[in-house]
Parts: sequence; C-alpha cells; structure tokens
Amino acid sequence: MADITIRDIAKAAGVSTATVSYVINGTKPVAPERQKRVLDVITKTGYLPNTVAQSLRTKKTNTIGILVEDILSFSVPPIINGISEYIENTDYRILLNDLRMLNSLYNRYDQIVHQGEKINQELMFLVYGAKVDAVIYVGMFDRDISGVIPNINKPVIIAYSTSEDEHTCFVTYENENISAEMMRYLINAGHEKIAVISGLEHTPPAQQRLRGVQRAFEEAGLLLDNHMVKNGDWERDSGYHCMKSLLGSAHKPTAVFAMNDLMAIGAMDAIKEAGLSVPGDISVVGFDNRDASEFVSPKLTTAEIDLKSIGYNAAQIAVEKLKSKNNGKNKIIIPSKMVLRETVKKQSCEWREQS
Amino acid sequence: MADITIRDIAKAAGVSTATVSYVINGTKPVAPERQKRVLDVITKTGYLPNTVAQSLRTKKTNTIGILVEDILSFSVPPIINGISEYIENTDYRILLNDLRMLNSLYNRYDQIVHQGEKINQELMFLVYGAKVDAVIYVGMFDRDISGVIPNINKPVIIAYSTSEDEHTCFVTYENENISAEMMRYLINAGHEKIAVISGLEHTPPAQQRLRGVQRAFEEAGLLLDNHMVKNGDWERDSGYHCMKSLLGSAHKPTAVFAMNDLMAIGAMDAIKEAGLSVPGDISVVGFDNRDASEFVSPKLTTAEIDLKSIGYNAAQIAVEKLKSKNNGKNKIIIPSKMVLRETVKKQSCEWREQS
DNA sequence: GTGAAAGCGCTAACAT
DNA sequence: ATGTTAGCGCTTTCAC
Repeated sequence: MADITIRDIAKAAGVSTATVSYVINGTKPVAPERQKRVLDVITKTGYLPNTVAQSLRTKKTNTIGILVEDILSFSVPPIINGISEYIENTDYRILLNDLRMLNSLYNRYDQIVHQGEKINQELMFLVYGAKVDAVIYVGMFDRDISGVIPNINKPVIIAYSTSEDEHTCFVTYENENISAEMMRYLINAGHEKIAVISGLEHTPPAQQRLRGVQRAFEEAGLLLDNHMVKNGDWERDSGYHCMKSLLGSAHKPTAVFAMNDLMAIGAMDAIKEAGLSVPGDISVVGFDNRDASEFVSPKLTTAEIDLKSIGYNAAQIAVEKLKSKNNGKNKIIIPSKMVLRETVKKQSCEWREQS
Repeated sequence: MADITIRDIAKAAGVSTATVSYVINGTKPVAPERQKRVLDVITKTGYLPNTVAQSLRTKKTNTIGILVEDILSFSVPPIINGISEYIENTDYRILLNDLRMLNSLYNRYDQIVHQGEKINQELMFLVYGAKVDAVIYVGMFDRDISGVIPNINKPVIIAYSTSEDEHTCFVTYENENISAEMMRYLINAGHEKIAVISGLEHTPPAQQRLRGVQRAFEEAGLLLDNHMVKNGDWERDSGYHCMKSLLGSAHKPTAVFAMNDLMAIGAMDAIKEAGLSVPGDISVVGFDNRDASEFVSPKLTTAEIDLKSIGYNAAQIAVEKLKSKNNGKNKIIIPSKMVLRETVKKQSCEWREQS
C-alpha cells in the first residue's frame, strides 16, 4: 500500500506513467477506456501518490504552516479548531509551530517586538525549511503586529491580531460595537452610574472597547465621568483593586463593565468582600466568555469572541490565495456577541429615585 | 535565500555536491580547510537544504504527526505544548491533525470505538499521505484504546491514554497513588466521614482513583461505607446531584473527594445551596486542576496532572524510536501532584467528640 | 490522445 | 578524502 509507485500502476494498466499522472491529476484528457483501466488498478492496489515526490516536482507542499504565539493561551485552541475544520475539506495539511511566548511575555505584550528574532527564525523554518505554501500567524493578544512578520514571498494571514500594512491579510473580531451593545444592555436595565475597568489603556482592544462605551453613553444622553473609568492590566488582581477604589469613591457605581472576564471576576471578589452582592447591589459584565465565567457565582454575563470563525476564515483566505481565487476580502472583522448570564440585574426606578 | 541549491554551494566553494552533502550531514569526514570553505559559503548565502528533496532521497520526512482527539479538550493544549518543547530541540517538525471528536462524543467516551473508521482514515492520511515518520496519538480521556489504532509500520506513541497491547507505547499519568495521597491529606486533617463522588464507574480513572481511596482508608484503619460513594458522570451537574443526595442521607460527610474539578464544583454548588459552608462545614477536593478551580470561591484544592510532561515524554520516545536508541521504557506513568488551596479545613477533635 | 524522457534537489554507493 | 553519478517518484514538455 505504501511502496507502490506510479510505474507499477502504469505497468499494470498497460499505459505510460504520464497517462497515469494525467488521470490522477486530470491534467490532460485520457481515453475513457484507458482511464477506467488505470482507475481500477489504483483502487485495486490502494495506490497513493508519493506526496514528497509530487512536492519536489511541483514546488508545492500542500502544507499550511500555523505559527501560534502560544497554544496555552485560551483563545488559540478554538482558532486552531476553526482552521482545522476548514482545512479538512481541502487537500492541505497543517504544520504546527508553537512560539511558546506565554512564559516570556506574561501580560507585557507590548514587549512582543523583542520576540522578533524568534518569530523571524521560526517563520524562516516554516517557509524555507518545511516549505509550507502559506502561513497563518495566530496571535495571543489582539494588537497591531505590523512589521513583526518579515516579508516572505508567500501568503501570510494573521489571525486574532491586525496589521496596518496595506497588503497584509488578517481576520480578527469586533470590539467597539459589542461594547456599545453591552453598555446599552446595562443602560436599558436602568443603570446610569456605570463604571468601566479598562485593560491596559494604550492597547487596541481597550481603546476600541472604550470607544464603544462612549458611543452608547452619548446615544443615551449620559455622561461618562472620568472618575468612573479605572485602568487595570487585564489580570484578575487589577480588577479587584480597581473595584476597591471604585467602592471607596464618592459615587459608587450600580454596574461595572470590566474589559475582560478575569478583571470582572476580580471585581466580583472585591464586591463580595465589601459585603455587597452581585448583581443585587452591583451588576457586572466581562468580556471573552472564558470558561471561568461559568464557574464563578453568580455566572458572569459577558461578550463572546467567535474564535472558531476567526480560524475558519483565516484558513479559507489562505487556501483561496493559494488557488488564486481570493476575492480581495483580506481584512475581516468577525462580529462578537453577548452571552447573558446572571450578573446583571434590572435597576428598579424606585431605587434610583430614592438615592 | 530560497532558490539556492546544493550545486550552487558546491560551485561557489569549489567542491562537489557530495562534499557539501558530507559537511551538512556529517556523513563523511571532510578536510578542515574545505569544510570551512563550504560552511562559509553556506552562511554567506543563507543556504538551506531543500527538505523535500532530502525526504525523497532518504525516505524520511523528519515529521511527526500528532493526531489529537480534540484540541478543545482542556488536557490537549498542554500536551501539545510539551511535545512542542521537546521537538524544538530536534530537527523534527509537527504535523497536526485534529479529529474534533468532542461534539460527536460529548462525555460518552465509551462510544469511542465507533470513531474507529475516522481514526483509521486520518492515520492513513498522516502515514501514507503526509508520510510522517512517527505519530503521537493524543487522547482526550484516560482510557484503554487497544485496537483503535491500526497497525502501521512506524512508531506510534499514545499520550493520555493507555493500551493493553504489549508492543504499544504510551505515556499517561498516575491516578491511584495521588488519590491515596489526597485521602491521607483529608484523614490527617481529622476527617473520617469522607464521601467520594466518582466519575463514570466503569472507567479506568474512576476505578484507579477509587482504589487509591480504599488503600488510604485501609491504611488508616477506616472503613469506606458504600453509602458514602456516589456515582457521577464527570459533569458538574452530577456532582451537584450526588452532593444533594449525600446531604440528605443519614450520615453527612465532613469532607468529599470528587473525582474531577467539575463535579467538585457541582458539589460546592449543592453545599452552598444547603446553606452550608466550604470548607467550614464540608471540605472538598477535586481532580485535574482545571482553570475553574482557581475561579470558584473558595479556591479548590485539587490534584494536578502533569500534562506537559506527558507530551514531552511522548515526543522524546517518538524521537528516540526514530533514532533507534529507545531504551525500552515504553510505558510511562507520570506522577501527579496535589495543589493545595482553600477548600479543606482541619476537622477539630472537639467537633468530632461533640458529634 | 499518448509516451519518452528530462529533471526537481538531494544522498550515497562506488570509484578513485 | 573527494568526486561522479544514479536515482528517489513524480510531473510535464515535447514529439508523435
């Protein structure tokens, strides 16, 4: 099954190797009768063309390299899952390369530039070593990575990050609209004194999410008090400390939007510690829909990023580019959606009037 | 950088292609002076041998296929991380193939046999299509998968599952000792009325963990009452229901060992719902050290499986087999360890005497 | 519509 | 120690 060559098939079918190749690849018309003979021999013997020989000849490996920043980051496996699902119905294979950046980077992802050397090296490894036909770069933080990926002469698609570069493809998720939507949800529930616990403030997701918040406030004719936005660093602890500071301030919020689930959970820690109830006294919403959001109590209302679609679309673009039928849709933003759980309570009008 | 061939190097260095090959691969001694000349040209030009051509010639692709049951299962990414870490220091590459079984299987993993067709197909794809040199099969449940992997003529290493088959390699983790250790920990904390919430009872991890529990009980001269062990199904809900039933019984436990974190969290739900406190009234320990165990409150004391080591060792065995220097250690059980957090309380003697 | 044959870039047997 | 060269299994040009 493994050591049969095209020569064996040709001999058995009484044709030339060229003819066998023609029927396998459909590259040239072959007389139906001979075609059938070849096909019969192939199925009878279980012959599979040697892909290595094919690659050497055609200079295509039918392999897509996926370079991930860290497979341990919660967002990465679902993206790979999406890639895998798309790829399964093509004749491509996946070569995986994990940069394992999590330890060296922690949450100082502004330090990513210093990883350039390593990224470059692994990319060369994939492209010139493994000779992949295209690469999908899977980020672990949503950010602009223009310039970190050197120019190679093959399609590169960025997943879960972006690039300012005109010619770079990426597929990422939507931040601003979904943040506005969550805000509206809070406002419609009767909340007016809403605080936000931001992620590192100079990062794209923090900025975009804040813009969404502001938009919703404006639309509702509300004012976002500067004292109501605290800067965290995406980690649980920072959510806790921001919330403590909010709790100690003059105007306590009745709701808080933490820009990720980890900080939301930290905020919940602080609220409970203060003897207050979520959502009885304070409603909270997070972002990411991480597993943890189902395990805290009450269960966290949050926003979900469609990670699987990010991967699926990235793979699709890669394959389309390889088949030169990419329609030019090269910068895709996948909509995010709310997932309603237990941490938001309607703020009764009575309460508001009393206070 | 990409289109340079061994011929170009040979010409530039004034030697034959054979000599270049000898210095690249160290296959034959080469005069130091010529060696240096070749090396210089190689670094100067950035030449990288065409791996496809090498593979065609040597019949080795230097690629290890990893066939995972589902990358979305919590245990899989850390295993891949371990594989990746080992592989990075070798000249092998990783071809990833995701069976994506999670949806079709849910927790009915006894149904895995019905997936045989698909497993077989993807394995053939890896072995005869992609021509990987070896494959690591990464399970998503700890179980015996003898027979599900067809015999191929290349090394196969199973990770996170086992096989009765004499000649099959696997690396998995330890259940019985760690369970006994957790039990001893509970017993040393003064607990005697300890309940266990088992996973599906006919599964290997449930059986092994129960054996550990029994051993610790015997060693302590305690008796494990049958009424104190309830059978769950590994899911959170079942932990909740088992705990409710325990709470409604004649002899309430002061501590409970749930065989995984999900069921432990379900049990905590039930305890809190009954107005009792963890660990004030009832201590609980879980198993797996999933992310969730840090997000519930109080934080869950549990057992950690060294998933990364499982991957690392599996990769090591694969590479050793390929280099024919495998020492025969082909069935490895990685020790597990306790992670102490907040859900266990010392049971005071006074309390015991009063009750 | 078909086949002979060159050659993808490399390794290794063999000759020197 | 070094070079010549056949050939790994396939695709594809070119001639028929």
